[in-house]
Amino acid sequence: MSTKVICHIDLNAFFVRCEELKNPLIEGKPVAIGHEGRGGIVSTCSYKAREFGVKSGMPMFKAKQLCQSLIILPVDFKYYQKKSHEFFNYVKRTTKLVEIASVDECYADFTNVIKNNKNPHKFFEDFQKQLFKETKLKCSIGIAPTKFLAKMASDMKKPMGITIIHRKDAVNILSPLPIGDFFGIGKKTAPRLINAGINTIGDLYSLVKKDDENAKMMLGKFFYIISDLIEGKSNDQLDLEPWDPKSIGNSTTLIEDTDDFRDIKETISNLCKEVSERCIKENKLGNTLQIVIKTPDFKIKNKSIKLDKPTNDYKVIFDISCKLYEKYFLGITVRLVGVTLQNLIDPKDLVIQMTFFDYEEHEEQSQTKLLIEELNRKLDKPLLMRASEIKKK
DNA sequence: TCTGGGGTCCTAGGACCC
DNA sequence: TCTGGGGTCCTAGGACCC
Repeated sequence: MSTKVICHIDLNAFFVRCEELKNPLIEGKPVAIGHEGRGGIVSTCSYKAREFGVKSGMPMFKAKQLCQSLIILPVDFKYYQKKSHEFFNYVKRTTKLVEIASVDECYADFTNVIKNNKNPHKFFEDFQKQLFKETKLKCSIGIAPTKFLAKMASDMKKPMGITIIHRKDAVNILSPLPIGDFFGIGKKTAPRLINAGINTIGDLYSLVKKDDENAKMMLGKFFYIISDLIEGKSNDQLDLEPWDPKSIGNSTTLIEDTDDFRDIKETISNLCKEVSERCIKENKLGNTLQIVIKTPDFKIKNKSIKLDKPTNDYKVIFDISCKLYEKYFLGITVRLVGVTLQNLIDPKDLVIQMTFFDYEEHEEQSQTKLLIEELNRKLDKPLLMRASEIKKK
């Protein structure tokens, strides 16, 4: 088995760090990034804030309760994006083999870079220091033969940590960790596993080795890759392609819960504008339109429909969104609404099959009309009995 | 004053076609 | 008359991640 040197590089408290660069006076203080209005949550917080028990994902009002002196700042995504680019550009100067995982983390293949290096630990220390010198950003680095182990490693020491996991040590290093630390096991599955007496990664590992039926049931397909993940035999191939979105959506929590369709329609219109603009910017057409609602009891419902012709046109998106909403959600009190275009394709990949109608009617207006008519037919389809079914009866 | 918004992937059931 | 499966597409829901 070949052994690569895969790094997971994670920026520490990235949003907070960016804000510190804008305003050094807040350095070392309890800071939370996020908005304060209805439904506001902590997006990221400083290490000082964490000492008070503040965590990301926590409602902002709760964070304020925990820490009276908490400094709350709104998200400035544009600036974070700029710093993010600086970070990726820095990494790419050392190796071209970089997979961007999110705004503040990436995987990098350092196999060739590190090949003849006598002191890898020193190398990564210098790498960290130089990043800080050039961008003022702090990072933790996990180094391992696979992406999964590298990711687990970078989480083990923060901030400014360097953690190396060799394949031969992987099982021993991961085994004592709580099951919730397993990348891919989240806040739903972890409690279920703990309930079944599976408290650590080691507990899970031994059950996998015993081919435990109960664990198999709880984990589905995931069960079958767990031992490879833990043993360092999983994926070590980085995806070097630039981000290619498969869906683009926009959703918002309303100022207050409502069942008034006039208000909701207004919101849907704004969401559709945003979705359309972003699809146009990304040069994507969507094949499927989904609308989603969240009710006051936090239940999420969605309805989607496949379009006959991929689109990113605001008018089409808006008309179909309203139709779907009226058909399925009218009268329901909602907390949140969202619109997403899915199954995105590149216009140049679209084989244009010119129908007679398209050929005849060039105006955008007519195309929209055609789509709406098509949609109406589709929405009514479940009500019609198909010929074959009638025959059966 | 309870719990965001951006995504990806997996699962499962029904429709439909052969 | 009685009773098939396999394969694919569409849709809804849910878990997970940052």
